[in-house]
Amino acid sequence: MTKASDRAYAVIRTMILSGEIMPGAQISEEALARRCAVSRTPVRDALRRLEADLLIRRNTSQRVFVSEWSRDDIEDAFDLRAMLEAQAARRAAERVDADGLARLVAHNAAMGKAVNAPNPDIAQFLEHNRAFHEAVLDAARSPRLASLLSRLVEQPIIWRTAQNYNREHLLRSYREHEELLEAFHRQDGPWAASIMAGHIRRAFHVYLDACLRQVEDAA
Amino acid sequence: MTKASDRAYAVIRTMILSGEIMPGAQISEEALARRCAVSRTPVRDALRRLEADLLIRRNTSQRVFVSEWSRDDIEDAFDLRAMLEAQAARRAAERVDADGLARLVAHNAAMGKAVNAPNPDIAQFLEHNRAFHEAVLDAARSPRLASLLSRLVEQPIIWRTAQNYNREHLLRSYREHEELLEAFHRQDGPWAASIMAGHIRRAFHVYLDACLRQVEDAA
DNA sequence: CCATGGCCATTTGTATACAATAGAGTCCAC
DNA sequence: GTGGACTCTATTGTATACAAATGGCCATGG
Repeated sequence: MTKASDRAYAVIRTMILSGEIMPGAQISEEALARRCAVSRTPVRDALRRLEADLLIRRNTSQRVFVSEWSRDDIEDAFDLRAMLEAQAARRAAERVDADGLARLVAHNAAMGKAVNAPNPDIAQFLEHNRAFHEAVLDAARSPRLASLLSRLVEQPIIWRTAQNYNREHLLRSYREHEELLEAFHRQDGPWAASIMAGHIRRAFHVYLDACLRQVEDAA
Repeated sequence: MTKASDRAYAVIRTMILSGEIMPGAQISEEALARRCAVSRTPVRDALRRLEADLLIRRNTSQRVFVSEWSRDDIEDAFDLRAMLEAQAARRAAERVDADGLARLVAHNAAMGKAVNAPNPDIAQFLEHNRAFHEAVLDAARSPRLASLLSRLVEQPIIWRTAQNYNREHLLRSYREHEELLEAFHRQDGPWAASIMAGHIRRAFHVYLDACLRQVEDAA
């Protein structure tokens, strides 16, 4: 996957998520092509994908702008994500096999290790957290669910605020995953769904707080 | 919207939904371009969109195939659709204004008229049914929900079987919509969600029956 | 008979040129 | 000064040529 259009996708996506291009700003295919050192053709390809991800929007005449996220947008996205991830957890609990369970346990153990170390390794924690949720989605065995969720998980700013999580938040995430694992072990779909819904819901509030703090910092 | 890439999108989509190209069949950009009388460039554009709609899939080397729908796939899609449309109904009940309500009432009245006529007008019924669900989605005011649902509503074969609905089914749909309107009128989100979930669920079984009948016909 | 390796046909990926269109600014008439 | 038409520029849309990669086929050797 070292193709030009994949590179373009990755570059543009990072520029948007990191805030390098401001929400609401117009971006031209030409400019992006120069920035990625490829022609417009792969850029157009990448833009179609980013449009499906809802990271960009097009006005009536197809000009491209970086999506803006209002407080309502964010709440809406978390609502949907909570619902879909809960459904993923329910399905996973009913379908997970020994192998899948083992991978989930491993990822969560790594998360625990990362956060309990004398110097917590946040990057490591986040990576295993991502992998854990991905493994849940795998165990759910629903390509459609996976496709829908991929449109909701990445939001701008989350990147910039992820580092703000304190040790207490990380520990709680870890423990909620532990509980999820127990629900999986007992193949209790409804229980798993409840835990996951709460887990995402809590993440929503942490996220909101982080946004607030960021606004304060800016002032 | 008379652009080549939009025409290509519409043509290819229709070919897939109508079954003109079989599920699992490989389709080449070149062949589609000839079929649509445009160059490969707009075809590639259209394929990206169809990929987001899950109507096509790509193998590891990016070759394009028409998606296949197993019984599990169909059930999965309806599960998700029931969940998301229920959420749309809940939000709509809590947010709908007089204008939106009026449009919903109008569409459902048209549905009632179409099915109660001496010669039921199925096409008319289906069109207003589509418009009704779209109006619910509008009233929900969640662009994300709309974006996710658009990926689930169209499945192959549904087109071909839609004509198989009998008058009883149509009447029940009409009455369920009536009940939904009452929930909207009372701004009762949970009630609206329940009705909608059941509504989609019932449609699922009608759909399955139609598929079965089709298999019998073929034999 | 099967495995393997290389060649050829098919298919997708990228660059570029040019066409079409929307937006912005300007100038003129009123 | 304001409205409107016009032009000019920025931006997207399409076609085409060529490059790269994949997959199938056949020959060759074990």
